[in-house]
Amino acid sequence: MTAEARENRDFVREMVARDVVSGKFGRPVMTRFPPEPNGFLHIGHAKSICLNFGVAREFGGVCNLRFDDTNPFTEDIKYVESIKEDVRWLGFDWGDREYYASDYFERLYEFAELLVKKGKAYVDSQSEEEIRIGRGTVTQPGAAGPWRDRSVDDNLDLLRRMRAGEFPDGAHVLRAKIDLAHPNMIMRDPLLIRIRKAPHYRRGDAWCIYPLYDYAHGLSDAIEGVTHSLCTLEFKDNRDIYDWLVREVGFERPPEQTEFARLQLDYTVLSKRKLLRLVNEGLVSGWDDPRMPTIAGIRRRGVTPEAIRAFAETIGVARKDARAELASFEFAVRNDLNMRVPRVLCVARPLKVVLTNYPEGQVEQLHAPSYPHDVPRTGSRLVPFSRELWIDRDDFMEDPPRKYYRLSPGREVRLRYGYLITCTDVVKDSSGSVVELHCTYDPVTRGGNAPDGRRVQGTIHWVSVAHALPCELRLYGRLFSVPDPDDVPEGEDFTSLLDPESLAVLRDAWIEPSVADDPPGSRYQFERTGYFVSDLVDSRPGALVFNRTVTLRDSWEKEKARA
RNA sequence: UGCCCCUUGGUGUAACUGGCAACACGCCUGACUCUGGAUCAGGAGAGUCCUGGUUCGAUCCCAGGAGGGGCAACCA
Repeated sequence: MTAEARENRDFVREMVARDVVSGKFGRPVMTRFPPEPNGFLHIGHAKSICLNFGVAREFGGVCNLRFDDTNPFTEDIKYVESIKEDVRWLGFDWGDREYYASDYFERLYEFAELLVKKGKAYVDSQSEEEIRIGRGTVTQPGAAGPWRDRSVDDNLDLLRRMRAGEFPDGAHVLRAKIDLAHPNMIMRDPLLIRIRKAPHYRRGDAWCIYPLYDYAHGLSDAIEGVTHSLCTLEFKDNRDIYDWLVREVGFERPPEQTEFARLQLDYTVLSKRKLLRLVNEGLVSGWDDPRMPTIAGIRRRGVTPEAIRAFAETIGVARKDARAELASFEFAVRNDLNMRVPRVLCVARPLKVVLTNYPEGQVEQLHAPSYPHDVPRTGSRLVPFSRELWIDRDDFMEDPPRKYYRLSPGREVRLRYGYLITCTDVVKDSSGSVVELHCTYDPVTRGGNAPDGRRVQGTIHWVSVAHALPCELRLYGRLFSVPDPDDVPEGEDFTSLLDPESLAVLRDAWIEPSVADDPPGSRYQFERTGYFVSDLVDSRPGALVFNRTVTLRDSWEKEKARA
C-alpha cells in the first residue's frame, strides 16, 4: 500500500484498505472501468476513471478497461476508439487488460444453461407488455406468469433454440426465477437474456441472443477476478441481483459492488442521452465542441488531464448526491495552467493607438519574459513595438468610473513590457464612436519603469499593428444559463435552458507574432484575459484560431459589478 | 402509498469511529505587484435536517419524523 493510499481516504479507499489488510479476497486488488461503447466519455466518467485506476494503483492492484457491449442496437466501434483515446489521454494505462463483455458471451451462455438446470432461470414467452404488467408496480406485488413453471427440459430446449435463432425478436426471454413479489423491483424475476437479431459490432452474426446489463455485468466482473466493483448510486438496487448471480453460478469470493455518487456539475448536463441530443440536434458542433463536458470537448477547450485529475481529487468520493460548482473546476484548470503555459499578448477587440511622438518607421524589439516572476520556468521572446498599436477596447474609457486605472483622456498607463503612454486625443467617427486614440510615449520608460520613480497603476496589453498576426478567438462560456439544467420547468425542454451566449466568436483579434510557428494545440495565457489553446481542428498557419479555456480571475469585473 | 440510499458553512469533502466541527473552492479585508493574474496575511460563514432517547458527554449510537434521490427499459 502506498503512502498516498493511507491518507485522505474516502469511504471507498477505506473499505479497500480494510479488505487488503484482512486478505478478504485472497488476490490483489482489481477494479475495472466498464463503459458501454455507445457515447463519448464525459467529466463524470473521468471521476470514475480516476477512482478505479487510482484505487488500483494506490493498492498495488490493476484496473481493467472493459467494454460493456451487450446491446448491438446502440454500440459502435467508433465509441470504443474514442473511449480508449480519452482514458489514455487522462493518463491511465490498462496494459493488456482490455476486455469486452462480448468476449464472454459463450461463458455467459453456459451460465445460463447452468441456471436453467438448477431451476433458477426459465424461458418466459410472454410479450414485453405482459411481462411488465406481471411485474406489478412499485406498491403492488407482481404475479407469476404462465410459463414460470416450465420444466427444466423445456427451458433448456427453448434456450438452445433461442440461441440457434429459431425465434424472432421478443418471442422469448430468459428470466431469473426469484420472486415476483420481491420488495426490490429489480428482483422480480429479472430478464437475463433477450433475442436480438442484429449484428454485433465485434461479434458480427455470431449471436442472436444478448445478455442484459444485470446478467452480464456482475458475471463479467467475476470472470475477470475483479475484487472491488465500483459503480454509481443508481445501481444500488441492482446489487441484489449482482450478488444473487455470482453466488448461484458458483464463484468463490466473488467481487463486491460498492456505489458512490456520480458527479454533477453546475451549468452543464452529464447524461449521455442529453449530450447525444445536443449533438444530434446540432445545438453544439459535435461531441468535441469545447462547450461540451465530454473529455473530447474539454480537451479541445484546452484543459489538461492534470487539471481534471486534480479536480476529481478535490470533489472527493462519497455516497451523497452532490453538485460541484463550476468555480472549483475552473480553479483546478487555472491552478494547473498558471504554472505551465507561456504568456503572450493578444488583443481581442482592437482599438488603434497612434503614438504621435514615436518616429515613423521605427521598430523596436522588446524583451518579454514568457513567465511571471513567481512561475519557476524560463523563456522569453521579443515583441515588436512600433508607432501604431492595437489595444483592447476594454482598456479605454472616455469617461472612466472611480477605480478604473486603465487608459482614458489625459491618463498614463504602462504598455506591458513596453513604455508608459499618455492619451492625448480621442478620434471619433461621425456617429461619435471612438475609432482611434492619439497618445504620446515617454522614451525614457522603455521596459516599463519611469526613472523619476512615478508610479503608474495600470498596465495594459497591446500588439504592433504592422507586426501582429490576425486571429480568431472563440470565447466559450457556460453551456446552460442555469446552474441545474436537469431541473427543467414544467412543459419545457432542457434545451430551452441553453445559454445563447455560450460562444462568442471574435474574428478581428490580433496576436503577437511569436506564436506563428507554434504547433496546433499550443496553450497560452493571453495576459490579462485568460487561458487559450490553438484549436486542433481549425487553426492553421496564417489562419490562427484560439479557444478560450477559461478566463483569468477578474477582480475588476467584481468591482464593476458593485457599482 | 412498497423497497433502498442520502441529509455537516454558499459549494465539495473531513472529524482518530462518542470528547464541544477541520480542509479546499467561493466570498470579504489588507499587503505586494509591469497580468486588476499569481502570491502572502487576515476575516466572515455551519453548532452538524427535526423531535425524542441512551450517555458525564453525540456529527458519530437508538427510535420516530421531515426533506432529497433511486427502483415498475427485452437501456446501462
